[in-house]
Amino acid sequence: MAYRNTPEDENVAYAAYLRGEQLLQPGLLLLLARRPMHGYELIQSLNRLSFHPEECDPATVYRNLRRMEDDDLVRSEWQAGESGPARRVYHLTAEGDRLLNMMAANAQRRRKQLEAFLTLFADTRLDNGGVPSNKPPLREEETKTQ
Amino acid sequence: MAYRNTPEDENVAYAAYLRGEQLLQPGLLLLLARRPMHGYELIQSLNRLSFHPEECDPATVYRNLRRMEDDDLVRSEWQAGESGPARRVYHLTAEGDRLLNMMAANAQRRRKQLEAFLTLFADTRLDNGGVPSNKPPLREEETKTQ
DNA sequence: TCCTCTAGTTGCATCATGCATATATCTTTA
DNA sequence: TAAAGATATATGCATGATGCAACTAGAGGA
Repeated sequence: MAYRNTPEDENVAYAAYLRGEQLLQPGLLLLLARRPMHGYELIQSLNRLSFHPEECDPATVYRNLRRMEDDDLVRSEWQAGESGPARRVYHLTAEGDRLLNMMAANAQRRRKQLEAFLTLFADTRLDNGGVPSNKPPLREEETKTQ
Repeated sequence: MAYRNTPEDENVAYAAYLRGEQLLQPGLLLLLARRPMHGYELIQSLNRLSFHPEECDPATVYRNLRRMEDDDLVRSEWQAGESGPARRVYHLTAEGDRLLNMMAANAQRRRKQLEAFLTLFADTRLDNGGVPSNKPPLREEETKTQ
């Protein structure tokens, strides 16, 4: 059977958002689920939070926000800042909220995948102090249950 | 302070491998840490294992293996198969083994990031049944501890 | 003979990222 | 007052990885 990655079910909308391994888009939607924020503020928050690896690129954040707005996951209005230049304040749409739920489900799956990897890693290191050995093929406990 | 992603410390070697969010490369190295395998077999194993999201693209796997060989993480020899065409059998190098350790450490960090995200998600959904509300700014419990 | 499974490779389009850079406003400091 | 710096958003470009199609090729079965 040939390899195909395109999902067969018709839940293809936003598939690209669910495919991503990063927590940038989920993080943005999650923050916006708490309260409306503007881009610069979102960047600050993401950098303070522990679910983004390093400091995130502002350009990437802004571009992601615009794309999400194109896809009707968020909407924005310009708002004069109390100080500094005007801000584009984003808020979540119903669609965005639904997608956030799916992203969270995704994150759970992903966490399980990471745990499976780490378990197998620990198992591999257990009886084998770095010396290559001939492990038997994977057993059922390590079998796909996704 | 301007955004920069380039790591300042001199552990830059293989940084690209540690930056990736996917478990493809870690999975390959982990399987090879158990015993030498050829590409097709690795693909089968990855597809049976639970740490890869969907069926993985053979082309991507093969190309990753070649790149890893270029980077001296694995080495390969051709081996006549008992049946079917010849196989390129890969085994892990010392470098690859060291990188695998770093990838595992990375995976731990990412798991924590996912947990932080899921925790904040649960907290956000707790007192707020989907209705947008004005959450206060993030508190110290949600602050970066990476 | 034809088909399928096994096994590996290459080309190509696409997409997202990282980084540099540009812009504009407001505040602070020299 | 002028320069510098923080705030705030946006665009251009190179790079790199992926997804998919297509191709080669051997071995075994119908």
